[in-house]
Amino acid sequence: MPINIHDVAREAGVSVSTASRVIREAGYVSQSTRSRVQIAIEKLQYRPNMTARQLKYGRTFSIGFVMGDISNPFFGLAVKGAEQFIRSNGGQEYELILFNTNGESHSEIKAIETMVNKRVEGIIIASTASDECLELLRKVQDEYHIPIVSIDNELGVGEVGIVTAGNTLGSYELVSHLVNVHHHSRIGLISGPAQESHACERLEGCLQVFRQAALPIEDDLIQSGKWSYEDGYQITQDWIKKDILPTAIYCSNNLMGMGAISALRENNLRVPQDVAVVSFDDMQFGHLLTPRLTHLDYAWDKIGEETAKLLLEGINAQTEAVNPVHIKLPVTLVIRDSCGCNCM
Amino acid sequence: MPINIHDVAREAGVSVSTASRVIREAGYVSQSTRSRVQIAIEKLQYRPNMTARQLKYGRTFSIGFVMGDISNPFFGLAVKGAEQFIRSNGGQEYELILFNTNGESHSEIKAIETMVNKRVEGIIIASTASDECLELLRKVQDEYHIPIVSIDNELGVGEVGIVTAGNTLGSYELVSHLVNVHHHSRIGLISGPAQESHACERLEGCLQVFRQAALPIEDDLIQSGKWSYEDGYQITQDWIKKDILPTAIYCSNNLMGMGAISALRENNLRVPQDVAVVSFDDMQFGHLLTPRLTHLDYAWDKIGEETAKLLLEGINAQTEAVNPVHIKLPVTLVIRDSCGCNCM
DNA sequence: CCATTTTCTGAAACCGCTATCATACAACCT
DNA sequence: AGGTTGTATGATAGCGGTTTCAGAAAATGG
Repeated sequence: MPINIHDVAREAGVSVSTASRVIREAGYVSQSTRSRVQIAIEKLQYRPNMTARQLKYGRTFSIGFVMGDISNPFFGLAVKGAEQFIRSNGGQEYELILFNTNGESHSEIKAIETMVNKRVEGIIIASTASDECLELLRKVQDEYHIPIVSIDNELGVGEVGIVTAGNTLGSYELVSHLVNVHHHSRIGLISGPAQESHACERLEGCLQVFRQAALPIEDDLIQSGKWSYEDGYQITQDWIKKDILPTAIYCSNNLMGMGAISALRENNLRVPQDVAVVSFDDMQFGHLLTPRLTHLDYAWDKIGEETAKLLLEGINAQTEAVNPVHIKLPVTLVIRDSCGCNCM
Repeated sequence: MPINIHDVAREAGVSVSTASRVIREAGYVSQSTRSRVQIAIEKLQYRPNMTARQLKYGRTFSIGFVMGDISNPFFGLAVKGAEQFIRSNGGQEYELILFNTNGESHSEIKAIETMVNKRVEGIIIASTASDECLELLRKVQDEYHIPIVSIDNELGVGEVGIVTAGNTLGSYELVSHLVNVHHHSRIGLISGPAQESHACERLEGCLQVFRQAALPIEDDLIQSGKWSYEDGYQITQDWIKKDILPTAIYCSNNLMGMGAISALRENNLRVPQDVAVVSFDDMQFGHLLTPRLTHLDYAWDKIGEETAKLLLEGINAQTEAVNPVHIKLPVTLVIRDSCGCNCM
């Protein structure tokens, strides 16, 4: 029903080719006809139909962004960073199509399929890294050559880029602080899912400290959660019930850290006096929490920005990249209260 | 470059029409040819090109979602609620295209124009409500008949629906609590932008309490911020500098509440002993903050869900809706510490 | 002044898919 | 046998743009 280029051409008394030329500001067109067409456009309130243009160009100018949970403000920051970069850097016309997986593999698969059908030009993904998803992503790469940038995860599916925080080093510093400054020797680790590479990297950083300090590694004190508040809560409760609660807890992300603290509180245990807690990342406005978390600071918006940057490079590159570019963003240790510093 | 329906047809030795029939699962096609085509599809890893389909159908199956700040977890929840609803209710194929305005009118205009060009089928928007934007939105309605659902704002541009929290009633209850339970008589109001209708509604609720209690209204104590942490901080600092700090502060959203509290703390003022603070909404994990905010509870994911619901109805409706459906979600007063309850 | 180049314009093919129409053959009824 | 259905298939015209090609008009040059 909307106005199309034929209507404009008719109104201006020219051919569609000419109308197209003034719309695209390309090719030869005389000043007088140009303004006639412009007047027609204004009069009819014509807007070019991007769908048609896309079909002709064979491009969609859209980018898919798949993440676990958009209501996690850090993902939000990443989206914002990516959006900002895309809009300000050449890719004026690129759009972001959003997908929430809630950490479920089948949602991710659906998202990926939809993106392929919609012919997005690139994918930014924080994958659940399930076998099915990886297989599908590899196919997307091989058959459709859609560049993929992974957040926080080394997928090994031919992705053009990976953006992570300094996972191993970061958790190393966090746990070092617990061991060397506060002299803890029984530290519980609440890690992320074992199939996600950044979860492993973080865990590895913790274990390096254990090995260097020659601390015993108790399997019961190394648990994996799915990054959620509930899992952090549950794992801590279990330790309490089994009466194997450590003197300090490392949590691989903020939500699990919150869960752990809540569980401790419910059992009238004080943080950090009774049990110290450190977490890989902080909450928004974490400085207003009690206790304030000792954590690592890293810039999620920067992560989003870098993913977008790598992706646009991947889209524009003619040659197939052989090795993915791996960008590690620096993290800095922020010492607050929950580790035992500043206490009393 | 990707495989298209012609390739499939050729591979299967049938016409494109027949191939199309089996792809769409419509019309007559014999069992034997059907399976031949299916095998071809599988072999070639064919995926229908949605862009082409969209052009033919004259539909895009996409919905634009415009908001101030995706890194605000409440907006994130709204997006999630909307997404969930869209995916689970018939609109299997609908996609969400995201736009961040950062509260800037010119970004919003760009977003709206892009959405029109992309021919989104509907728009969910938390508008800055600037004159320019409203005019443009009205045009979108009138010329392109794209249904619009507004979040938290009565735009008056022919939107098919509006979803708000119980703004007036909510702030009425909050301020009532300050006046009737804690007997404050000098209350500072940090409101939102005057052109946004829900900011006005919230302010109106506060003023109703003032009038009923016959409290004096000091103009200096009624300020507007742009919903940001910084504005809440700055307004409070100004009151302190001018030495007109009230004994209680009402903030129209969470971020401004956080800003106010930070400003008070920097000046060594205790909340709630020296100054009470209440805020329209809470932070994520607000129960772990100190002090815990007395606030109103309302379900952002529900808001997202309702907007999506109204929008899908608007998209499917043949007739032009005359009056927008206005859904007011209930809010409940959550009494915590920052008002002065539970203190000592 | 005619040949050449440059500027301007329109007809038509095409992007990948759907939908209408026409055709063909089989099956069913009197 | 002849007429209606019902089933199965293909050719083709769009959807709304862009782009190639070709031809006309204007500008340039020797």
